[in-house]
Amino acid sequence: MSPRRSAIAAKATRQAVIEETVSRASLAGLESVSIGGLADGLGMSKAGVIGPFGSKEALQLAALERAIEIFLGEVWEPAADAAPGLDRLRAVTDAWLDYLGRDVLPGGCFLTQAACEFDGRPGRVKEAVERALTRWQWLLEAEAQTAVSAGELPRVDPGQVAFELGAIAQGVNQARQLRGDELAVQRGRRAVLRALYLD
Amino acid sequence: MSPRRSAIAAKATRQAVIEETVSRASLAGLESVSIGGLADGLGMSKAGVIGPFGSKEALQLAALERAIEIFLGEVWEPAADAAPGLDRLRAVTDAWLDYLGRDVLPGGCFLTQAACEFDGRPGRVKEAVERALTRWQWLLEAEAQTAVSAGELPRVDPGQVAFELGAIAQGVNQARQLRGDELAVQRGRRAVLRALYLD
DNA sequence: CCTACCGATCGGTAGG
DNA sequence: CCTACCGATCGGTAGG
Repeated sequence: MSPRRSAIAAKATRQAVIEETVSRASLAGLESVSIGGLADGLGMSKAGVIGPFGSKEALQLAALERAIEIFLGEVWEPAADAAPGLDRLRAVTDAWLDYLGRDVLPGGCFLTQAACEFDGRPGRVKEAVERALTRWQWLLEAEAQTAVSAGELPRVDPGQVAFELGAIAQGVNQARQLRGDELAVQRGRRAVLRALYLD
Repeated sequence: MSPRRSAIAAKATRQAVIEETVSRASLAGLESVSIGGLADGLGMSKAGVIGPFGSKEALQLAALERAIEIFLGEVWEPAADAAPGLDRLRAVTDAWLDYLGRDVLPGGCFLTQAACEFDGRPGRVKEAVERALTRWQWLLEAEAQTAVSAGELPRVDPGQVAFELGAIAQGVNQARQLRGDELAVQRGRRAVLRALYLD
C-alpha cells in the first residue's frame, strides 16, 4: 500500500551508487570502477548496484552528470551573482582554483580525468564529456567577450582567453595529483592574472 | 651454434610488442591494453607477448620508457642545438606544439595520458611517470632560469614559466584529442608567446 | 615463441 | 535488492 517508501529508498540507493562511482572514478578512472568493486564497497550485491541503471555505460553517464553538477555547484554557483564580464571571470577562476586546491573528490577533477580517459574512445560517454567541456569553454568565452566589449580586457580573441584558463586548470590539477605539488594552486593564480591581463 | 640470430629476433619481438603497446596506450590508456589484445593484434600468442617482460607492469614500464624516448626525440632533440636560454625555449616549444599537432601517436601525447591515468594509483608506473614529468619540468625551468639571468626574460620565477608551458601543452592536447579542435595548436602558439613575454 | 591451462574477475541476467 | 549463475576475458604459468 505504500509505494512511496520503496520509491524513495530506491532513489537513495541509486544516489549512493552514483556518489561512490564518482569518488572512485576521480582516482582510477570511470572504466576501472567495476560493479563488483562498488558492490563490495557499498555492502551490496552486484545486481543491486547495476540494477537501477541497467548497464555500466548508463551508470557512467549518471556519474558524469553528477560530477558536472558538483563542478558547477563548486565553481559556477559561487560566481554566478558577480557582474558579467571581468568580475565574474575573476570570481569563476577564484572558485575554480579553490576547488582544485581543496580536493573535493579524492582523485582531483573528475572532468579532467574523464576527458583524458575517453578522448580516444568512441561512445556516448566520450560525447557527453566532450559536450560538457565544450559548454564550459563557451561559457568562459562568452564571459570574456563581455569583458572585451566592456573594455575590461584588451581586444583579444575571447576563445584564446577561455583556452588559456582551461589549460591553467589542467596544469594545476596534474601538478597536484601527480606530484602533490603544493605550489600548483599558487602558480595557477598567477597564471590566471596573466591570462586576464591583470598583472 | 648461433645464439646471435635468436637473440636479435628476440629483441625485435620485444620491440614490436613495445611499439604496439605505446600506440594502443595513447588511445585507451596503459591499463586498458591487454595482453590478449596485443597478441591478437600482433598475430602472436599471449605467452609470446608477455614472456619477454615477465609481467604486465614490466611491459608498462618498458612502454613508458619508449614513449619518453619518442617524446625527447621529437621535442628536445630538434631544439638541443639552439643557444641555451630564450632561443632554446622557443625551439623546444615550437617542436612541442608541432609534435602535438602531428599526432605522432594515434591518441595524442602518451605522457599526458599516462599522467592522468596513474596519478591516482600508487605503484612503480606512477612513480616513473612522475619522475619523467618532473625532470621535464626541471629542464624547462633551468632553461627559463638561463633566460632570466641573460636578461632575455623579466625577473620572473622560472618555475612559473615552466608551469605555464606545461599547462599550455596539456590544453592543446585535450582540445585536439577530445574535441578535434584544429585551432588548438594555433592557440597554444599564442599562449606560448605570452608565457615567454614575447608579445 | 607455441599450446593448453589456471583461478579470478569482468559485465550482465534469471528468478524470486 | 538478493542468490546463483552465464560466457568472456583478465594476467599469468607449465611444459615443451
